[in-house]
Amino acid sequence: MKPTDSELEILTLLWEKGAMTVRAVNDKLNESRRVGYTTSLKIMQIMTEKGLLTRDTAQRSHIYTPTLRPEDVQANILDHVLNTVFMGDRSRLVLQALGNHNITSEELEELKNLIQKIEEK
Amino acid sequence: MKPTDSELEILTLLWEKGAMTVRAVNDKLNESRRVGYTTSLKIMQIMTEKGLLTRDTAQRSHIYTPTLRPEDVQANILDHVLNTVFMGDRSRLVLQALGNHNITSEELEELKNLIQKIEEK
DNA sequence: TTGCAATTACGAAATTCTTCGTATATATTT
DNA sequence: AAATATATACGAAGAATTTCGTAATTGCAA
Repeated sequence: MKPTDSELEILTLLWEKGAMTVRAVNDKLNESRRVGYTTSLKIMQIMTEKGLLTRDTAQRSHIYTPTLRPEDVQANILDHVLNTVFMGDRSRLVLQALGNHNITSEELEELKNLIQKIEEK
Repeated sequence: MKPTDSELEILTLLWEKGAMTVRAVNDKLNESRRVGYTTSLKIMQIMTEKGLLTRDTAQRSHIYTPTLRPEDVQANILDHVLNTVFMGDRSRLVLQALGNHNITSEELEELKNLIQKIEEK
């Protein structure tokens, strides 16, 4: 369960826009870069084999849906990065993520609330 | 500049223990899993070609050193994850990283200090 | 100095990912 | 119904990664 970058690109589309046909996905992809239709098709077929997508074949144009929620995939990948890249040092990862970047005040509030909750325990 | 998982494993060793020979790296790797000597050698040679390592060939046993600092590689990879996995939503990444995990009080303090600093700007 | 042990160099096989061409099947249109 | 358009299926090629085996080289030791 570790999607490749291409797979992630497609997953993101489906998470954002909801279930789609290969045609729709391919059109979306082609807004940013040139990809052949059969390329998108193939990747989505492989993703289906891997269990990352399920498809409804009732119509001629199959409709693909992600099987996993974004949170779960994100948590998994972040954990992998934590261990392989940050040597398990979670706070360093967080610091790195926050460091010298623009965070909105709403995000800061959210963060402070989370910290509050953790401290209460 | 996007090390593979194997490459990252070796980079981590070198960052932690300092410059090493292939023999030393291979021994370390074999503490957790079985890897052939020439496998480690090959990967380190490729890393050298890619510029991830430099080597001192003065002695018969070459000594390899990482060319990049961990912070830089970490920042790079985290940025990539941010964009491909979290759709650029940095605070969601941070929340995910903090969520239901054990953080020490020192780490929380560090975090609050960082938030303080960000707010001051 | 001849030979053994350790190291590097080279290259090839297995796997995965990405890409697409071609063939086949299924609708739609005229 | 035939022609046209659109979809899926299949397979193959090229690149990157991981894994080693074997050959060549170098240094130490007997």
